Amino acid sequence: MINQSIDEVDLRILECLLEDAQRSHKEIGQLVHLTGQAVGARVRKLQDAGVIEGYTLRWNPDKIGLTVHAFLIIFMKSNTAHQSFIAFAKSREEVAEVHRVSGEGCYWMRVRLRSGAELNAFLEQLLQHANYRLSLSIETIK
Amino acid sequence: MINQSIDEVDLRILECLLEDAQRSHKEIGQLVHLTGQAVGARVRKLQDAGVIEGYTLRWNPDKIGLTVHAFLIIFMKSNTAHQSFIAFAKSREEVAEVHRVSGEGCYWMRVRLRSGAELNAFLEQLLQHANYRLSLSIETIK
DNA sequence: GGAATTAACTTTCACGGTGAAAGGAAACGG
DNA sequence: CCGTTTCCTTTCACCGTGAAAGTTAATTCC
Repeated sequence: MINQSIDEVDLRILECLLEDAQRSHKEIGQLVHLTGQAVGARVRKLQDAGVIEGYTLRWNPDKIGLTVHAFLIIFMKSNTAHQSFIAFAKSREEVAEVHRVSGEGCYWMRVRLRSGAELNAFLEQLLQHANYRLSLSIETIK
Repeated sequence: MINQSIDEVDLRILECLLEDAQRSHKEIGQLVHLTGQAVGARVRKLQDAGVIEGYTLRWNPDKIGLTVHAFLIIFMKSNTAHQSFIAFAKSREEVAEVHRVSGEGCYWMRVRLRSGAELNAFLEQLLQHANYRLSLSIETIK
């Protein structure tokens, strides 16, 4: 069992860090009634267990000019195209996220771009590997 | 112009922190040829500008039992249902992300759940507000 | 029952990252 | 040529952090 060693205190620490990963262990400790050092030990345990994979930023791509935010459902043109599509997706930094999915299409993908022109150019290249259905994000609700 | 005050050094710092937000300013400074304090000042500037919104974790929901990862395309049943759907989506902690989109459907949404049974229960409640098309993530490619 | 063991916590301590403050260099404008 | 602004470095004091050692409680074994 994977969860055997993860209790509710660990979960509260996790939630706390998800909200703000810069909170000090001491501050978190006050919420869960532990010393900062004990919190530190639990955080290390969560890292070792692979629950916490790393630390990163919540940020706003819009503010550096990445104003286009698109979701793509990908359909393969042939059974042999998977590898080339995956290689393409991994190599392009516009591609923020890719998942193999069941249901609608074969893959689901998120991209961020600077403009409609860039989107157009990107889609043209994507077409060499796969067909797609495009949704543009108009507003982030949550 | 928003970008006027953001230069390539800022972008390198941003990339650096996106990879690992725990890197010290001193360490980043060595990469961009600045002192740790100068890096700190730029990071603060990025925060004030709203580029950096906060600090959070990269983590693995799988490891705490959230094994079901689904994407949903949402279709409204009527023009008046939007508010109730948005309220529903915001209130449910299973819902990790929601966007208003153009193209296929009205909204796009990501949920994480513990099991097929939970997914079933969730979808039943969702149906009170909207129709949907479901894709399950089988594997994270990127 | 009592001794040994283990797990998880607290206390203490030294190191180093951080932000504030002050000083310096380069660019700009009258 | 001088004042101003901007961005940097240096210095310094504070505090968060992890390591180590000590404490407590629960478990196990004879």
